[in-house]
Amino acid sequence: MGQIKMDRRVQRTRQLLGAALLALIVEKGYAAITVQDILDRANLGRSTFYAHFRDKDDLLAGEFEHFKELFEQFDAQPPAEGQRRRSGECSLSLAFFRHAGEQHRLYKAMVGKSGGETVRKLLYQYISGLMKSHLEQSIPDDENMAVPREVVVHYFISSFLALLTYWLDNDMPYSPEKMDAMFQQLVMPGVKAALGNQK
Amino acid sequence: MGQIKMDRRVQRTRQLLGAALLALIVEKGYAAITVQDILDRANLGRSTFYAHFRDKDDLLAGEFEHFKELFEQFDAQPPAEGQRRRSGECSLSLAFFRHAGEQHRLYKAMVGKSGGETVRKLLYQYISGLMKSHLEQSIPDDENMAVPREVVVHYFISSFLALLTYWLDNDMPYSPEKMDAMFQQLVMPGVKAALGNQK
Amino acid sequence: MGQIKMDRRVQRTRQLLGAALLALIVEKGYAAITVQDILDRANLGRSTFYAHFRDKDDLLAGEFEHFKELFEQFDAQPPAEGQRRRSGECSLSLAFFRHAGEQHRLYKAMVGKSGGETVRKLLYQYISGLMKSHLEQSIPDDENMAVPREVVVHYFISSFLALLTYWLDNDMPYSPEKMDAMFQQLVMPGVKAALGNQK
Amino acid sequence: MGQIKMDRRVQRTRQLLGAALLALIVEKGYAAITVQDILDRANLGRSTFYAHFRDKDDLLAGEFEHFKELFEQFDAQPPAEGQRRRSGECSLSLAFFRHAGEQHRLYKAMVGKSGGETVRKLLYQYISGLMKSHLEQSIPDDENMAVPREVVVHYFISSFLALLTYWLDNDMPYSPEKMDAMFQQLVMPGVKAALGNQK
DNA sequence: TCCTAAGCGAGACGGTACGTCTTGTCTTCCA
DNA sequence: TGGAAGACAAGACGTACCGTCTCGCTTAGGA
Repeated sequence: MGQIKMDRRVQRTRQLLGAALLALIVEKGYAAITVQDILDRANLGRSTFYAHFRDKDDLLAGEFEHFKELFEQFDAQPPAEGQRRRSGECSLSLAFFRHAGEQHRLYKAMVGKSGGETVRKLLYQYISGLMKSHLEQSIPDDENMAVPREVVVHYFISSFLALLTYWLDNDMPYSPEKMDAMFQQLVMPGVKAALGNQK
Repeated sequence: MGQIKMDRRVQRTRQLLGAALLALIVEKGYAAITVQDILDRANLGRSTFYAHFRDKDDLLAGEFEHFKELFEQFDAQPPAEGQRRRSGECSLSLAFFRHAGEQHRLYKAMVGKSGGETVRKLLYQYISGLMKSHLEQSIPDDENMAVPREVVVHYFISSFLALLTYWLDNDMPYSPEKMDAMFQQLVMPGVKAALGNQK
Repeated sequence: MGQIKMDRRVQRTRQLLGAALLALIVEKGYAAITVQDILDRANLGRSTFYAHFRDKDDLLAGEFEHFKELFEQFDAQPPAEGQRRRSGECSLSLAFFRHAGEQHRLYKAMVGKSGGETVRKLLYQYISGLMKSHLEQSIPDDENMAVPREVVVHYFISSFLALLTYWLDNDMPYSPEKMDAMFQQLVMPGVKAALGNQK
Repeated sequence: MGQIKMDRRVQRTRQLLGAALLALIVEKGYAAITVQDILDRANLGRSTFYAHFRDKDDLLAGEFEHFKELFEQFDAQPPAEGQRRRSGECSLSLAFFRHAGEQHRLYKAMVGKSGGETVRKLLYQYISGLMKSHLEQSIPDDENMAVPREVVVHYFISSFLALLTYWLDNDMPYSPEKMDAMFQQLVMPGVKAALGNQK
């Protein structure tokens, strides 16, 4: 419930548009896509598009919601045998690497080079949101910290995205676990040092 | 010498175009700028623009060359009293933070939010180039390293840019030295750990 | 029927463009007209023009079709009392002079000085076409004729256009009937002589 | 005398430009030629062109003067054996056909299809001028004439140009004498009739 | 013979028009 | 009568020419 009841056609139209967008991102990258490209692919008329979405970015944001759902489903799954979930932010990054590995076509299209800034911003915000509650507990916003919490968070997410992007753009040469291990190894010492070293 | 002789007017025109671009980036962000905007600002004719640059991005790249020169001049200066240059990559990041502090209008325009992806890519490549020779000596490309050198380099540069961008987008709330210190504190422990821990 | 169904707006747009073109031809001559001029006059957007016509000449050709229809309607009308239609090519030239007299604004715009070569070529072809079937019957293509049929036809049409153009460019100082009489008087003796005098 | 003394280079430059224009007219038709084409062909700089001529049409007009001189020389020559010059306008048209036959490359380029309206207008005016004195004597401008003198003259010249153009555009399938004979046969009866038949 | 005014090559420049492209709105048609 | 189709306005794009101009170099012809 809570969902407004919606014409089946509307569902279908939105789905067609979304699918067309994703297919085209894979083919030629987000920036190069025009609304007309999407329309041609989805076999729809111009006004139809604007009846549902403000512009290309709005459609993308819609797809991103979709992507979030996928991720949440994935994150909720009990990890496969021998891949016991650890707790803490570690698991968040690992979950992302694993999800990216499973849905690599989607991720490459959206997070890789072809995805462009827009997606990266959305993803940044999403991860930011996911981390927020967790961090607010585990990192006290001590004004006397060597590195302000805000900076640490920005650094942490940016570093994660840097590694994720690198991995996808290079056709995932390592396992998700290996990537996560490298990420932890590179980032955590500094984060711990920063949080530990009071001014 | 080695420079092709060039009409004084050409110099003037290019300089006018560059100045107009930078001013406009500051005002409304790179993406929103029109070639005509630049022309109006620089008081030049349409064809003149295309006689010198292929498009807006080409002009930007030209300005970036200019920016490199500025940085190189800056980097060559003997550091002010009490700011003794340390050696190694440390000094590179500090030099950048300091230069960004001095030329913050330029940096905000080009590296900050308004600059867009294009500049960030150019800057990435530039730093990449600067680090290359240095790193090839100091980091052995040992296949048995816990984290491949390529990954470390990508991580290092991305982290630096993340902090630089954060600093500029938030109106430089700390001194360049403080920023560099935070950067070192966050990044170096991980890098050292990664290079040290053989597989 | 037989016509492709078409948005009323399309009709309107094409009509506006055509009207604007004709008005401008009258005002400043075909050559001096800019696509933008037409747009301003018709109050339409640039892309709209190119959605309908390849370029200025295409629009002109379109108007010419229109003109043909007008002429055909006119030619089909029973001649007014006391203006009995004679048969043969005589009537064709007279019909043109009369039509030009009635639609002199249109003719002046298209056939007169301001119309330029393009229209003259189209008109030549049109008349050529109209005469073809008629001539193929009445003039045997005798290889032994003093003047080859092809030459006679070219001469006939060119002379007619010369008189028509003269008449229009000088603000029609004579009646259509007088013009046609002069045309007949000048051209027919030679044509008859040429066709009669075998080599 | 009367001529301002002129640097030999000036002569050379003008001659180069004229030659380039004619060559290009033959190659691609007058309309398609750009000033730059002429410059490239003549190996001259842009400013040089505009130092001598206002525009392309001005250069053409210059060449046309040249052409007039050629024609006058030709016309003054005693006709070859067995081609006795007759008197009156007959000889004028024959002289043109012969000259066109001798200089057919030049004529095809300038008078034929590729020449365009500009040349045709110049030629019309030139012939008009040549005929003027002759006609003012031989045709009395009798207001009671069946066809006004002005109309006859326009008709006469237009017809001549029509045949000349036809001949050139069809690669001169007949001898100049044959063309002139056809022209006389077609035009003269009508002209005589028109001048004879009083209203 | 030298000097100087000019012709000239090179090409930058401001302008203007072109035909293409994309966007977001708005109107018409049809089911 | 509400959604699909697509015509439309707006306006930027990059290209092509035009005619003006500025700059030095070269060179012819009068001193």
